[in-house]
Amino acid sequence: MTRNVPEKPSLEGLEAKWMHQWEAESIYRFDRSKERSDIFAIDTPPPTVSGSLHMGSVFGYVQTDANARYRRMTGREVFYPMGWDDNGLPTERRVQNYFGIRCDPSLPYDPGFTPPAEPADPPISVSRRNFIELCHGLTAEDEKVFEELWRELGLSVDWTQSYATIDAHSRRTSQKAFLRNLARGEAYSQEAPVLWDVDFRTAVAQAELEDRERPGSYYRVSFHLPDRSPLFIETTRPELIPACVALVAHPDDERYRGLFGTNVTSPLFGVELPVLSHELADPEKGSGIAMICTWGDTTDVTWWRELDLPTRSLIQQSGRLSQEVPDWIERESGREAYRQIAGLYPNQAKKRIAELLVESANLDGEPRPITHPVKFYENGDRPLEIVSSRQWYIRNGGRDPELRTRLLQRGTELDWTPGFMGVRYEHWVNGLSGDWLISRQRFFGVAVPLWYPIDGEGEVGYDHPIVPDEESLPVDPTSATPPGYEEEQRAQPGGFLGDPDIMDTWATSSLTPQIAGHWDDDPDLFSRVFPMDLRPQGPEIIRTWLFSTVVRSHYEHDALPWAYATINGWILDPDRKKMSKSKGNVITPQALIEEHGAEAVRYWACNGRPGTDTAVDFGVMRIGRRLATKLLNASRFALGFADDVDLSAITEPLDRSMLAMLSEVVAQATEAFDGFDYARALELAERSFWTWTDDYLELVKGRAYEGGVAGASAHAALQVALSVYLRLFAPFLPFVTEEVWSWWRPGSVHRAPWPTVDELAPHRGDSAILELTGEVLSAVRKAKSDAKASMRAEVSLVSISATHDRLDLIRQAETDLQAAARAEQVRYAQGDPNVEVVLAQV
RNA sequence: GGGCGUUUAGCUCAGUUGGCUAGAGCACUGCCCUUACAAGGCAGGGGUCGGCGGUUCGAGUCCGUCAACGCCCACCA
Repeated sequence: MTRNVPEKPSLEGLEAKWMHQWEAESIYRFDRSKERSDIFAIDTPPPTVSGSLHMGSVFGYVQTDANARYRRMTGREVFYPMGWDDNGLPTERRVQNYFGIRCDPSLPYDPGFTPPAEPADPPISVSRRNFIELCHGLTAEDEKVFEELWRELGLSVDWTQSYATIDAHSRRTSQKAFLRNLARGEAYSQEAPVLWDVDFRTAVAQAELEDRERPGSYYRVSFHLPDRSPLFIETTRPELIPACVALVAHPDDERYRGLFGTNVTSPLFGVELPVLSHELADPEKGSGIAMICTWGDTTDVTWWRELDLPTRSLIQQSGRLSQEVPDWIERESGREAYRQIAGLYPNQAKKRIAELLVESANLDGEPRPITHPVKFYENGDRPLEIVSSRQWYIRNGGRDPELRTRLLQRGTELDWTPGFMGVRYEHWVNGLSGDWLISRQRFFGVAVPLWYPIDGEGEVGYDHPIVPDEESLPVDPTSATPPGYEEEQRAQPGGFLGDPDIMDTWATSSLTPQIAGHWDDDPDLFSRVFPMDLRPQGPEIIRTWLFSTVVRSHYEHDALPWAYATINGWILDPDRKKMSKSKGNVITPQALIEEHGAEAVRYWACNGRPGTDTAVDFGVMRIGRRLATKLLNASRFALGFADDVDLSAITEPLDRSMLAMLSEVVAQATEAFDGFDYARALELAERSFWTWTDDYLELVKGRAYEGGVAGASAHAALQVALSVYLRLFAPFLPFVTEEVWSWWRPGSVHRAPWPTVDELAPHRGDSAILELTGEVLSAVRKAKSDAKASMRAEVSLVSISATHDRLDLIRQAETDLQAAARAEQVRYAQGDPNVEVVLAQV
């Protein structure tokens, strides 16, 4: 093959050139004819499509790509799909804000609706179908932008395998898996208290909660004993006094022991309430006795359940207190008090109640300000309330110790990188307090694929849903008619009701191995890729994505979904603060790629150790760019000689020494990559590469230019080494390595075999020769540097003192050393290691 | 409150089962147009490896403890 080495190689334009070339030649296309054992399947995280990609995504995806490229070069056919997580609340939020619209399911579909160019204010209400269409439209736009960015970054994804969690195939897979969970009793519905976001008007799951410190106040409120004397409790939520069902204290609390079993009366409302005991009551908190409401917090739910208390729910799904005066408030004065707060939001009601408490002398002292943790939906802006509603759940061990043990076992079967991340899984599973709530009262998502029969009395039969055939999936029960019914029977007595809910996004993305592997419609493909090999992802979604995927796979396949999980670290901004939109310190990947180049950004990402938090560091990116430039220039030198080389010509001890050194690097880098430690593999390759250019290239230069037998040895060794280096760097710097490869080798470096110790075996010498000679050369350079002389300055004598064995080794490279040092003479003496350099007189 | 992680040069980080005078890059200083590379190269200065205590012939590396920072989790009275 004729060599085509440019005069002045440049990084300019390489990324665009190869990005398109790879696509045109389908370099990364998955070959599905391969057997399972020859395939390496990656369950790529589908990024959330709601605006712009985050640097954190770039970081993790590049690291995974390096691992993927390594596996491909070792001969595995890499199944590397890309998904888009576009269903769910993040998309709805983005669409609402982008267009200034809101979904109102009661509105009819308007086929002619076009969204306003500017976000409408106040928001325009649109039908459910219009809303979903806009969601599809906007996510499709975003996905194009994302794909472009991934291509620019050089991800070796097979773009023919992409999916979106809202596409028909994903919906079908998701509904099918859910129906199978239902058939096996793993999914169930239940009317129960749930954590509720009043803005989004949906239930949320345990995995989506976060605590936020919020200011609040303790109100010291008097309840009344039968003799009218006060019993003080402290509460942060006096507005829930009308929802109170009991008071509770610790069973051992001497102060209240005598009251257990007696009744007290609530202030303002005059409701009689029992005083009960429970271990969870903390004598140290407040006055040591608490009021139990249905429900002010999750402890209330526990007490309510365990003490078998009545339900007096006041907060509605809208977040407002009930308009109706509840019937458990019997006294007219109490009913009048309730009218003061009926229909208010809790914070408004709290103010009014506080006034009423003061007026009635039931508030002891001033409210005492505190800060306390309050539960929020992670994407929400207002505290969650607890309301009662019917929801769908999947059993996840939260209420079943046996299942929990089995799922914990799954976690230990999984190979975690880094290992300590497995602890997070274990802690999460151990901390589960209930089953997985999968239904959401939203619109843009996979529908719960069920209808419910309505009997002649108008009662809905939630406990015996009407199930669609698998062949009819995906279905939208709010528009499709169940088998055996007519559409006119919708919501009629004797008819049916379509489940209006959708499933949470995790209920679908927990099936990414099944979606990407086409479990539902391509069993041949599925059998070749499942269980997959690798799940790469961020640490913050171990409790959601990773765990839920394990749960679904456990149920459906009685297997782990993958053998390995690699967990990447966080991205910190240059000041080592966690990057977040709210802090305004987000650096967009697009801007970085434009400024530093994809290769530099990749280099930076691959410098971050697995699972280690890493700061955005432009300095590191510049090093990456310099490395890429160096690769171009060194390649130009290495390929600047004979077109055809004879590998058997590699006879010079220094050449064989260099290849021995390289062989060790290959062995170590391979071992590192096998353990998913791309960063160590890069470090090893890089360190050795700089030795190669600084020492070996300098030492061999003279001989290479001279030619002859010794020159031919250098020419061949240079090419062998370059071929190895290009392949070692290919997972990290895919563009520049491909460019150089194209100068003299057929095909793509990314389909070339990973370098092996075996291929270097015939050429290996003693690696110490290069190392020792390099040290001598450094000493010569130092002497010249100290003398402020040019590196080209002539040297009259180099005296090397070392052990006999070492001198022997250095002697084998004497000619090269002499040439590189520009030394007239080299002398050797046994003794302590030392190099003396006498510069020639000018 | 519990757990996990981090703490090594001014900065960003390596240091793989304990072993020779602790490494790299950036920054800093000095030198060098050298026919692969001056948006480069060569060389140099700089660290009591967070504190304390222990195990060991030997500790950045193992154990204990404390501290700071980060993250995850936790029943909002």
